[in-house]
Amino acid sequence: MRKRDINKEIIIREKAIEMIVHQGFDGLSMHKLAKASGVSVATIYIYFKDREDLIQSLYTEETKKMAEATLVNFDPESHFDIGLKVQWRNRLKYCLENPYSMTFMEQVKHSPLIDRSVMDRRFLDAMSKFVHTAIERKELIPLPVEIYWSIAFAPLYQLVKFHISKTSMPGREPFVFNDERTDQALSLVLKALKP
Amino acid sequence: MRKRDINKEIIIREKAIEMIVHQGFDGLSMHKLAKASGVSVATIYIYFKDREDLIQSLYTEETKKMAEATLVNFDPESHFDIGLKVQWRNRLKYCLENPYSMTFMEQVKHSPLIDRSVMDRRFLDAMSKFVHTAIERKELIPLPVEIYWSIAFAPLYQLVKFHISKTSMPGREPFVFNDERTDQALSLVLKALKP
DNA sequence: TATAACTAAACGAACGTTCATTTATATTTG
DNA sequence: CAAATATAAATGAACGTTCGTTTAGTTATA
Repeated sequence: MRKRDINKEIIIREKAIEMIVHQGFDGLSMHKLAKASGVSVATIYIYFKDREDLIQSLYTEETKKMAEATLVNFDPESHFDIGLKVQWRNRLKYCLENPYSMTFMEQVKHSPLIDRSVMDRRFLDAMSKFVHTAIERKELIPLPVEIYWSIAFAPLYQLVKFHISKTSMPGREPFVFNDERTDQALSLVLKALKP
Repeated sequence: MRKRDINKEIIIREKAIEMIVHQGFDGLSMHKLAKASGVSVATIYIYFKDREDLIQSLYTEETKKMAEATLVNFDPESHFDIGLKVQWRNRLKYCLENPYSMTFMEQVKHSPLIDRSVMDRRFLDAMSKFVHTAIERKELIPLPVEIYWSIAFAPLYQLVKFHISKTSMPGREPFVFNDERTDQALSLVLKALKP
């Protein structure tokens, strides 16, 4: 029995994400993907049931990678200020080191027909515990979780998008991340969320 | 000489946006769009140069509509608290009354190959003046515009997405907007941005 | 030698776009 | 006023291409 060449799957995944990032879902065709990956079209169907399964699988895997990166050095029991800072640092690091992954996921999140409900249990539990502990300790004001999330993280992702797109606001030079700006934004968020 | 039936263009635009919202850019084909609009394929090419021009035109028009809606009753000279509240109210109103338009624009914004630099001059000028006046009057702390934007509006749009998608955070009942929640979120944003 | 990995070629369907023709109507003509 | 004319709107059929997927056959290795 012949062994699978796992490099094949890896390169297919990479090229697929590249194609989607550069040309959108429109631009991802199985023929073009096969050619770009140096592989026969039929080979793709060994690793993925069909085109939809391919995209879904990409999303699931990238989501998992990001969730893992987000939890590095994160202690749900830590003080709210510290925990949120670690979260910001981890998410920022992942996004800047994996801009294709980030851009791909953003595209999926804003397009229909893909199941976005896949979420790592460990990740959700850690997040939930962190927030509830912080509220109990009065380090965070009590809030509906969506409002908390929208203020704690939406600004960060917006800034990442500014940074990655390099377009910034029209007519200005691009926004680039640095420690000072990150700290400034984070401190404003903390100001909003703390009692 | 025969007159154009402007209803045709309107219905083509509507159906195109519907198709993109429900089936993504993948799902928008000229044949299907023609059928859905009750029109011949060739007719679409009277109103739009090609598929790309169609999508670009949709985006330009929807952007313009939203910019106009955003400026209703907005006075760039007003106090920062008031101005931001009007902005929130206007954007929220537009998004909730035109969820297709909003969802379509979010999809375009997160997909490549479309020129997103089209922006209404009047809109940009009003925004710019509003921010600078507020900083001068010390009603708003001095900030890079991207950081200001990310904190002032990213949370609002994230909440709109929660509301529209009805998926909310996994495993919970959907987030629904009401005046109390809007005011709560806005007051946190103001807390972050005010000196 | 058995078996799964892998491939090239082929399938019908659907794609974006064009073209030759018909239809409707504003304008000109009688 | 009605008939003729001009012209752009509108069409259905057709174009060649590319699409997602399958199939029949080959290759590598446990």
